[in-house]
Amino acid sequence: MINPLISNLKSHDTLTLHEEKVLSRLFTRDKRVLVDEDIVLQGSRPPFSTLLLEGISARYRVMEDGSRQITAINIAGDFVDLHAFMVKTMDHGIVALTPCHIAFADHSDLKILTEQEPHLTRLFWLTTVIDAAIHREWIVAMGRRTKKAHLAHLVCELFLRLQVVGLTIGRSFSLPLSQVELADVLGLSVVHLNKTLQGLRKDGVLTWADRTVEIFDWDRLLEIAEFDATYLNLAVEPR
Amino acid sequence: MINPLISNLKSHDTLTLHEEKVLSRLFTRDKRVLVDEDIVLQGSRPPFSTLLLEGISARYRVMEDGSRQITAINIAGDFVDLHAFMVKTMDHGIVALTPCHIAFADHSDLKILTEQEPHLTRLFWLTTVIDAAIHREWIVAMGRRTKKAHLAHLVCELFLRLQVVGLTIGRSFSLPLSQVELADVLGLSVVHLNKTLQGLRKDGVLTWADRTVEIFDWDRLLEIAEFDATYLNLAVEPR
DNA sequence: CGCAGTGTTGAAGCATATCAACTTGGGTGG
DNA sequence: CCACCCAAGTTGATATGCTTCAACACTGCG
Repeated sequence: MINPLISNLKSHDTLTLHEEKVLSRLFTRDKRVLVDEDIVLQGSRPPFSTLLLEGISARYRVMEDGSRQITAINIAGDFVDLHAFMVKTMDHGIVALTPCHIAFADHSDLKILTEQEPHLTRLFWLTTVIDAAIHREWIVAMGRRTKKAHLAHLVCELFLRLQVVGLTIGRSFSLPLSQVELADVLGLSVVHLNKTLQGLRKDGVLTWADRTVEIFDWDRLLEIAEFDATYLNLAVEPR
Repeated sequence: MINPLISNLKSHDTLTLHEEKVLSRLFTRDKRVLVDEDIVLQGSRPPFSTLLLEGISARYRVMEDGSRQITAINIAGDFVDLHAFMVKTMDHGIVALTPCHIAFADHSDLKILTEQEPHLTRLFWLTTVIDAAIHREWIVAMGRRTKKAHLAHLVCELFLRLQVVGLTIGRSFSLPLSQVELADVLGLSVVHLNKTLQGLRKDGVLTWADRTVEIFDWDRLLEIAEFDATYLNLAVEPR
């Protein structure tokens, strides 16, 4: 069941069989949620954390004027609110952007894990630290990249992250988000997002139709995005 | 020497005397750095992590066109590159924005700590998770707040964080950054940052002169910023 | 004294938001 | 089964926000 988590962790370090067993025992319940359903409510204090087994979810914040900003995109294998184990109360909500299959790990069990499995603890810690690195990359993109470069950067990032969990086919991957949702990721209006997308299409580097992104010119995409993958920490090394 | 770190951690949870002792033994060397000197170089793989004892530093990224984006501001008590313990290679540089006094903890000692001190490990983990929460708040500010609200939000955040380590006096605090640096935080041009600042001054909510911010109308500032402090996790509770 | 860094101002141009209208496709109820 | 409707994507026009460029004032410092 928790294979995507294991793929995710194995992209950073090796796991012992014992550790894989501990992981599989950690998730006691699972659940399916519908599109647009909240996985975690802003302000709540859940006594468990949520692993995304299948689907795409987003961490988001709604402003007083009703506008929304998405601060993270989660894919299969992401421990979407592991940080709630430390932080207790959720400062953001998490919503299912597609139908999702999720599993839960109780914070009490996670606490025991931190006392008995230091290596797994460090790997869990690592995943939250990589989340932070992705946040920083988004800050850079929002502050100092053109909108076209920002969008290109997002596509690069999603491609590599999806590749780790085996969700890419050649140079394409499924991205079943609406343009409204993408605009909420980039902090743009829908109208402008649409025109930015058309810019990339006209350049011939990618298409995005039928909820599927196809990359025609990966090198050019990297160049437009000024993309450097080190922040994703895809090297396997002892942690 | 490491008092600001202890103040910082104690704003989230209680520490035992033993833990305080472990902490003070963790930092074996210290150093002073000059303004504009790099504390950590982008791309480096330091075998230690750095605690900021005094001064202000910033995590930053320089783009190909020479523009710069600051992704985090560190103050006394911040473990500025603790995440490098997990992540190994630095995806950003860290620069001293004022003269800084720093101390070092070897990653080998941190590894031992994760095997022997699960509670301290969770607290260290917590500080990196709060860093991520701050990053998310910045993403929201960049994407969906007006520039005036963004600046106001930053002032609120810095005030509360500085208060924890005793660096505020009444409703004012020292902020010895240039407008160029502030612009690199907000992802703005200097010219527009200047005008945004004047907007807040004209509203009578704050002044910023002689490298010191003075807040006249805290409630109004909160309102302009749409500020909610939960992401800073300033409540003391068991972690 | 002159020079460099910092803050400030105004003008012109580009980027992005907002508003409004139209298209398309799939799903649904009459 | 068809007509309709609604969500999603697209387009153009206008308004606003932000950048860039250029100039100038002020300060501390060699």
